[in-house]
Amino acid sequence: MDYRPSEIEPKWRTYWKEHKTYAVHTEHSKPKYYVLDMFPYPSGAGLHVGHPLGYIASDILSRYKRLRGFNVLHPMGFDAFGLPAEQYAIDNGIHPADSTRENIARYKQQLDNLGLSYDWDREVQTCDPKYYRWTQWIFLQMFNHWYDTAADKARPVSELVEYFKINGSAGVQAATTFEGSFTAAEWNSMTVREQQDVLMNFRLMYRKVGYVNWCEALGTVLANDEVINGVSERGGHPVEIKPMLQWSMRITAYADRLLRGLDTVDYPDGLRMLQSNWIGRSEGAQVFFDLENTGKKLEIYTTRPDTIFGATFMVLAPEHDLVDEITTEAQRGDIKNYLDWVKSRTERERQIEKVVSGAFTGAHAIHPFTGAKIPVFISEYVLKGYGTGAIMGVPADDERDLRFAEKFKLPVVHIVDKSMYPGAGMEDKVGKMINSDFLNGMEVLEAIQEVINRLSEKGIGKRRVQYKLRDANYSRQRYWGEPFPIIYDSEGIAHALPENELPLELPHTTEFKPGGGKGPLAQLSHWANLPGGMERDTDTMPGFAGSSWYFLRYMDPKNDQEFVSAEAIGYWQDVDFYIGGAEHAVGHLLYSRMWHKFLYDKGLVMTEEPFKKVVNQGMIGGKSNFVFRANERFFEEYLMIKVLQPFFAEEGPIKIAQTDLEEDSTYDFAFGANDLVIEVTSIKQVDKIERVRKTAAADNKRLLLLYNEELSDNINEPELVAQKIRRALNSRDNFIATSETPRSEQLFVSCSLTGKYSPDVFTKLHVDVNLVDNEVLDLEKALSRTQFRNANFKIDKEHGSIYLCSTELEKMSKRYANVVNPDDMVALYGADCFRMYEMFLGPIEVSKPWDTKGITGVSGFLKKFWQLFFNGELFIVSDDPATKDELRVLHNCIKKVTEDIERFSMNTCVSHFMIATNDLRKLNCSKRAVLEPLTVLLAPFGPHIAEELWSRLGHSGSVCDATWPEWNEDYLKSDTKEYPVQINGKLRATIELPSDITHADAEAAALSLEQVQRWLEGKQPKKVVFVPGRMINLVV
RNA sequence: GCGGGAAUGGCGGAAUGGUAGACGCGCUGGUCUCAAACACCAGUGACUUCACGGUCAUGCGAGUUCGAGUCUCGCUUCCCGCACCA
Repeated sequence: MDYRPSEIEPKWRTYWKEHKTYAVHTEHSKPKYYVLDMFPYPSGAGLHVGHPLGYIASDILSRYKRLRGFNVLHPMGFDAFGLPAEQYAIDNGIHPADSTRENIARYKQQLDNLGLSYDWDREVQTCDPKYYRWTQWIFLQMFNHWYDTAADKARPVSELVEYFKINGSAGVQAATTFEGSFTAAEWNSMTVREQQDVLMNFRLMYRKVGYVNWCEALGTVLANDEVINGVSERGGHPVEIKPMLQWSMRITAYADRLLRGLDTVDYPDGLRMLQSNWIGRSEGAQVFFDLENTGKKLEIYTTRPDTIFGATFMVLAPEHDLVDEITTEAQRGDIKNYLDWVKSRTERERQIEKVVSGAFTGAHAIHPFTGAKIPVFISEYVLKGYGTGAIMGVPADDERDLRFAEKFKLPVVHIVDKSMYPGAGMEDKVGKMINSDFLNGMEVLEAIQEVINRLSEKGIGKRRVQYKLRDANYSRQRYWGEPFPIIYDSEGIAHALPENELPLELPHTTEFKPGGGKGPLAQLSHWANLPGGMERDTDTMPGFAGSSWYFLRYMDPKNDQEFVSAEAIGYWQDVDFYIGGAEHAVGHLLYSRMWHKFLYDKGLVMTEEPFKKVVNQGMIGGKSNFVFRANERFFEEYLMIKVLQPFFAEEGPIKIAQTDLEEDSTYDFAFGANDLVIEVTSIKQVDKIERVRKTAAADNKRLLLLYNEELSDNINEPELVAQKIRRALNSRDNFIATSETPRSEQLFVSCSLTGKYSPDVFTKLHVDVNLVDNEVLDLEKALSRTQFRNANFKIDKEHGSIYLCSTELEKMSKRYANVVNPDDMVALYGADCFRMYEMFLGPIEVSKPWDTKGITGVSGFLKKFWQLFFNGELFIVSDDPATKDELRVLHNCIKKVTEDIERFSMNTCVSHFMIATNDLRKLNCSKRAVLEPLTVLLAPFGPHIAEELWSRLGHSGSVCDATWPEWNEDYLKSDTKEYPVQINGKLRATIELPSDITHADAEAAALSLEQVQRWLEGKQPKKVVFVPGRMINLVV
């Protein structure tokens, strides 16, 4: 029988569902393997062929691991809270819960269509209260913990309180935003409110006034990674910096562990680098400068303390706390003007036009070693958020400082002699110190150590490690997210809801617009205001909250006592293989690593890192197709080129008017030896037609009107127009125009013909790629689309009367009409074929374009593979023993496929299947001994066809429970080998030799070859390189 | 500007330092067919030669090696991150 995927595939999908083939349970007798796809956000657009790339690859790996005896966890779920659904609700009035539910249903149906082996009983959705109950719970755990930098782990806040009672703040080593100190007595005499304010600065989830990315258009605060080039990632709206009281996640406490952990995991180099840069560790020194006449100290951070003798000015960030205090009366005007200017600049302007700007505060700092007075400036090139928000300006050793010094005419003191290091840049840490007192003569690296020692001795500075990483903003003024399980009392103190009140469910509303800097929840006063003057937090958690721990929930998704049971986490441990797009490199992957480390500190998970191995899949680009719409001007050119040429000879030269839009007195064409003139125009240009008609009458000319629309209707028969012109020439009529109403509204010209016309007579438009096959537009299908209503097509007759489109590679997107839906591919070729073709396109990690036409190759392969089992309707698999050749084909395939899956090279696996199938066809092999192992081998790639053939081979269970075949090297050897014979490394001959030939015999055999002798020209080779099983090289 | 990655036929892509271009698409020719589609067979890097064959070919230029797409150095182009991080 024929291979009919549309019949066998639904059958097996039903079988899997009914038999719960993919249900996973804790089985201690088997080793575990956890394969995870990055959490999809179920967008309204559904899946296109780019999305399943990773899902298919991970599915193949899962099925393979299962066949190799692993207990494989391969779950799927949805990151279901988020902005798009809420934006959709604002725009269309559909509640996010409803649109999300629909989108998820569509996603699941599309995923199932691909035969993916998910255990749907483990599905999680972040917007499900049963799930976000535990997101809230983890939030509260973080709220109730602080980070002890001495122990290098999170500890309960209650322990910190005990410590404060006895010791005050002395000796506490913590990741904290608290500044200052207190004694035990001071602590004990503080009010509750004061104590809570202190503690808030230690919590891992804490509230602070932060400078946040405020987006007016979206009405919300955005995380750093949601802001691209100063505008919002979604929508591209402008973003400004604004102070706001927000929840913050103290990820900086884990900066060092997040950095060090990267050495223990198997991530792509690019990803590792990205995270490492994002964390941005730098070593340097914190230095205090006295401020003249104020008794105040200015704290700066520098990675180059060695250059301190080159410091000729100081610069504060415009938002620095000291700015107001230290500005002198004389400079107050300047500073105010500058601050106003800075405020007026959007984040985007700041990033794009980097102008050197600043203002003098009038204050001076005192150099700690020389006692010199150093002027203090403010400038936007110093950022409030990094280091201490203040720097020492060393123009001799820093480009930005130099530009600033030049602008403000500040002195430059050279402190590093780089003459020994030609080619070294200004900021390279090499050279000998000069003009630097006790540092003179030292190498830079040595000087850095020395100056830090001196600063420490004087008590005005110390070594400090600084991170670029910022604490993550954790509040969103939005509706569609997890509500905070926090209530505030009348004093504004934050209290955690008791655990038994979780989940705090998101209240229902129909009003989703944010307002006044507050989210929609703030408007639900019945919900937000509690008896006794207590108020709820009305913000919601950010998108990364739910996705930072979902992979743990899959281990134990139904547990209503714990976020995950100790038993489940003990067995499943962590994710062995994680695949997804590189866009999550610094957001999701960093946040979930941090949450995992926190849970690890609590003893709730077993490993410090959540993901052992991460693979980034490449993007699949779209191939856009274009059609060429003819503009008005096209028809004149067309008439000239295709119709009027023959009339030249007969009727004398044809005068062609210039552009006739303005000139009433000229026509498009006029004949030299005939009083006929021709005007080409759209039938819609009634005024113009009337005008030309009058002009012709006045000129005593006979007028032939040709409408663009009528030319368009007959575009593929120019002779008809020629006949019309001929009749007009011979007639006596003064005015000739068609009386019929042309149907055409627009004309499209085949790409292959556009070269004959001026490029500007066409408009290039996207056309749905689903109407195009191999660049040829399906005219019948196209005419049924509104884009081509009443359209005519000028077809290419030379290439078979077809309409050709041009192509370009673009992102796959609805906007470019180049989206290919996997459902359509499955309907046409089957899921197995689609899966294998996705893999066949190329390496998973590489971005590549989708091209549907190549899929026939895979389709052909599956048909051929099927035909190994069938002759017509007859199942022809025999139990005859396999021949040596057949076994070699089989075992070679087992070896290659096994090795290639292990190194995640799925594209070459598909090639190996094709090679094996082609070889077996040539050998006419239909033997069970060969086909049965091959079926198992194929099962991870084409699960439906494998199930069908497996059952035809007489097995009752699923092929998923078969055993992966092992290869035997003995079968791979052949008796002879065709050796290449090289002379000086160039191939000159080949020779068939026994595989186990000795060097001497091989050399003799090679030398005996006629071609070799000809190349040697009688000389003896100087040296003979012989690589057994590889090649022979004669060096002359 | 900084950091990372990539570059191989018309296209997607193969190649533990060892016969470059596997496999597939496309294209050309053939068989089948009234015809087309499907299917099957053969060919397909460029140049050159009647042919045998030869020459040149993995972005460019050097180097290491008996031998380089692969290793080293320099350059070009493209893609992706980051971007006043002190």
